[in-house]
Amino acid sequence: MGIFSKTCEYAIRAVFFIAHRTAGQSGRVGIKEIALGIDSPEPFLAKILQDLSRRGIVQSTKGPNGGFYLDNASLERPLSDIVAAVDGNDIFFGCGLGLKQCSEINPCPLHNEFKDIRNKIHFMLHETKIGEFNNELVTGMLSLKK
Amino acid sequence: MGIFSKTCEYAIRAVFFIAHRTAGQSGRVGIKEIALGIDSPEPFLAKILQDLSRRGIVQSTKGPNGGFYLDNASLERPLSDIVAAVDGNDIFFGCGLGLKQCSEINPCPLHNEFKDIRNKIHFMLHETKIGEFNNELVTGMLSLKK
DNA sequence: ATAATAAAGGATAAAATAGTCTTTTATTAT
DNA sequence: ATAATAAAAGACTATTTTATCCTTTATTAT
Ligand code: FES
Ligand code: FES
Repeated sequence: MGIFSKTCEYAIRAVFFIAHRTAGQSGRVGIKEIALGIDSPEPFLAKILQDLSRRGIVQSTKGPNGGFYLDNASLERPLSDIVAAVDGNDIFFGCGLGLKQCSEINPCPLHNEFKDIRNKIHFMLHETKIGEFNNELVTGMLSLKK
Repeated sequence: MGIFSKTCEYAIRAVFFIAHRTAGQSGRVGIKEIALGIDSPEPFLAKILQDLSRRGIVQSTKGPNGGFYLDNASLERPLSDIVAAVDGNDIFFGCGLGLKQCSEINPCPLHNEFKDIRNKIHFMLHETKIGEFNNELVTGMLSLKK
């Protein structure tokens, strides 16, 4: 287990994939191609994208030439929106040692150091926009595949 | 889900508890008192400590006046030993987006930023020693309870 | 030696996460 | 209108994580 749940890892990779495959040309990309492109089990990914679609994080249309895409607003959203939607806010605000709530008044031994790391994670995910890596993904400098 | 598994959270809290309760006086502390002290389910914690004991991270003796304790060598060990034993090394070396392996040659979009955070976590856990907070725990300045 | 104590070990149980399959609904091209 | 296409929805299965319970083994005090 890493920092994110498997569901969340797939979600982030899928959204990056959709972004770089459909940005600009107003195209759509189907679940099959996404699953292949990010090396994920297709039916499981379908469920995940269904959820992201309901939440408005990705856009989709049914039928021929249908598929998933991202509008301009979505491309500008921070990665933290995906993480919050899928894994919740624990990673941003929760106590590292699992206390009910992280607090300055009743801190756990790791509080000070951990708070710092947690904030760096939050900052990174908040500053990173979904469409930010499109160029590098198109040119193959960055990878979404296992 | 936080950074660590529930098992690992309990493990760290329990080891901190044993440390500050038994350091110096060569005493022992029983599972019941530990479970109470860190707000964890007793039988589950028993399993976890059993495992840590087998691995030599905590010490224990059976019978009357028995219980768990930490020898001087154990008090000097870094927290990263507990995390590695319980959750494995993914948090120290794994790719944040779940690629089979994190690599400079085939990096994921978050690689550079994530590597930095991962290293900070590794550094924090490696620099923090198990017996480091004993004073603050005894005086009640730090908490292990939900 | 014996009884009491406390951890170790093993076998299950419950809950959450991960993954699959089948049917329905919306869209589009013919 | 009709057939083809692709996502949405829903029901289901598998695996992993979290948690409990019961028996055995080691230690100690009497
Ligand atoms: S209390 Fe544990 S991280 Fe703040
Ligand atoms: S490749 Fe993803 S963190 Fe290094």
